[in-house]
Amino acid sequence: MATLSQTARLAALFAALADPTRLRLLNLMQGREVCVCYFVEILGQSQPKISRHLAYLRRAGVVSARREGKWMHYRILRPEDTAEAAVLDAALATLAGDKRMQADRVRLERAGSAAAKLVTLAGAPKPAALAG
Amino acid sequence: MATLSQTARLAALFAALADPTRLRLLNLMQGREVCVCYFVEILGQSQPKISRHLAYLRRAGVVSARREGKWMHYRILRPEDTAEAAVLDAALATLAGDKRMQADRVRLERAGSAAAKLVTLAGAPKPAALAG
DNA sequence: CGAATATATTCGCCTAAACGAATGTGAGGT
DNA sequence: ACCTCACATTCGTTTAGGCGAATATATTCG
Repeated sequence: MATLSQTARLAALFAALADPTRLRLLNLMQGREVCVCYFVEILGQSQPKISRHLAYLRRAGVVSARREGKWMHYRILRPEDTAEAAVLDAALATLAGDKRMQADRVRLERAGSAAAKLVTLAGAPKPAALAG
Repeated sequence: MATLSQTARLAALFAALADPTRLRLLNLMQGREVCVCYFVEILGQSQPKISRHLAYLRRAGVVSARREGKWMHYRILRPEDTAEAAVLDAALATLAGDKRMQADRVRLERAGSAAAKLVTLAGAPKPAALAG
């Protein structure tokens, strides 16, 4: 795509944040990498729907994906632009204070530790914290 | 409208910010009340287009309008919700750092002080700073 | 009242994007 | 090679929103 003006890029970032499902996805990725299977489980929404919203975030440059065997892991990609990063940080901080978002993260924690116990049995990937 | 969840309200706020024209309008309203005629002059876009975007911002609760004679003055309406206010503040701060946005504000200043000199002649309203 | 000004709204068209349902793809296991 | 699992993409439909052009409304002035 042609290089966008700063204003247009900022607007595109806001557009990426302008959907409840995408906000929930981003919230779950705060400080960690998350497997698609957990998004589907925690949000309780159809896999294609989750996948399409992840694709949107990827096109917008807000997240990156990494394949690990059968699983795809998504993480937040901090914008290089300082101003855009500040906006994203503010958005994430706001999510962190929301009740429903906190509940989502708790459920991810629980699913993750359950997976940690079962990982040797079933091979389910657990959400991994990101190194600095 | 039915009461929206916090998440939905946040998404709606982001949607209001997800357009370059609306970002330019909000930027011009930082710390002041602005007459529609200046928006049209500074942005150099059609009056109906400006008016529609202002209506969108009004519906989203981001700005309020005040009539003064023939003129309408718009100002930013800080959300009551602390988290939403934080997001809006971050967005406005980011705009303040953008070159094009700074240029827009300079042009508003100039148009405003020109109006101040002509106000007794032509009655043009000048952008007014907001009291605390 | 009628004209002019400032702003808002409507109309018709077009594109982006959301959804469920269906289908495609890539990696592992047997 | 085939099957299955984990995701991704496509299809068809619906809705929101952007635009220019035209029109409506409100206010002031003469």
